[in-house]
Amino acid sequence: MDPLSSAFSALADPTRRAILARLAEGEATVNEIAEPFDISLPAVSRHLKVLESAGLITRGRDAQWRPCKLEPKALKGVDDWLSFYRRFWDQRFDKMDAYLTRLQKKEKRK
Amino acid sequence: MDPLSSAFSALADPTRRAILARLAEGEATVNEIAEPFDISLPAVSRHLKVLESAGLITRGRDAQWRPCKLEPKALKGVDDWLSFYRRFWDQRFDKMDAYLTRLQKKEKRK
DNA sequence: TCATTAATTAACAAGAATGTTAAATAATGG
DNA sequence: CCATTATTTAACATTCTTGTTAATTAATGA
Repeated sequence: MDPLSSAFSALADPTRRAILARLAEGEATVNEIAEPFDISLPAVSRHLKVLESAGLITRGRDAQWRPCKLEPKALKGVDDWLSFYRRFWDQRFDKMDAYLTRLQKKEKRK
Repeated sequence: MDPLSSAFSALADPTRRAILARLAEGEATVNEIAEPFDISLPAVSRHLKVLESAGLITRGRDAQWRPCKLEPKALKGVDDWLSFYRRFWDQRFDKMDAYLTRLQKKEKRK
């Protein structure tokens, strides 16, 4: 699957978004991550796997623990995709658009 | 499903993202939207339904045509969710963060 | 070595997503 | 009214997702 699709797919699950929110506060082990949820540990483990294959987290090793870490690059990818559409709701980008169009026309006239 | 989840879920499909890209250029009917894809019309119709329930598009009626229109609000919702994580890749936001923390401490000292 | 703790994998079930073709509905216009 | 065009719904098959419990692997340390 392409990186963008797997990122969006991973973010579509509220549990996984909650996990990312937790990791925004700092690294955490699987058990720490699982603690607030009402699902089994294997289920959490699989959510982490999904997040990892989407590039949204990485996992290290510290004795028997597997500390998870937020990996912002994938989120940046989502943001980059989104940036194309920003002009549709953000007036500042609309103005930027108009400015660039004017500039382009000026360029053409030369 | 919560709005954010259905938006992410809708965006996870490349065909649907391509449809949004097409609609960024302007309204289009179902047949116009379907034209570049190698899937059946009913399949496209269902992609549109998914985009519509996610709030990413709206559909009107013009005789037997159903013009589809990009609806940026849902994308703005995604952007808002993302904004919390922006500090992790965007230094400008990191500095903004530090600035706000300093400001808060200053406030506390009063 | 063996008990303990941490985490993953296996095997399975249930439900959702996506595609297909065929049939149905909507709107138009001769 | 009926043919035509645009689109959706129905019925079905296939694959993906997500959860469960039970078993397995990994690392530590008495």
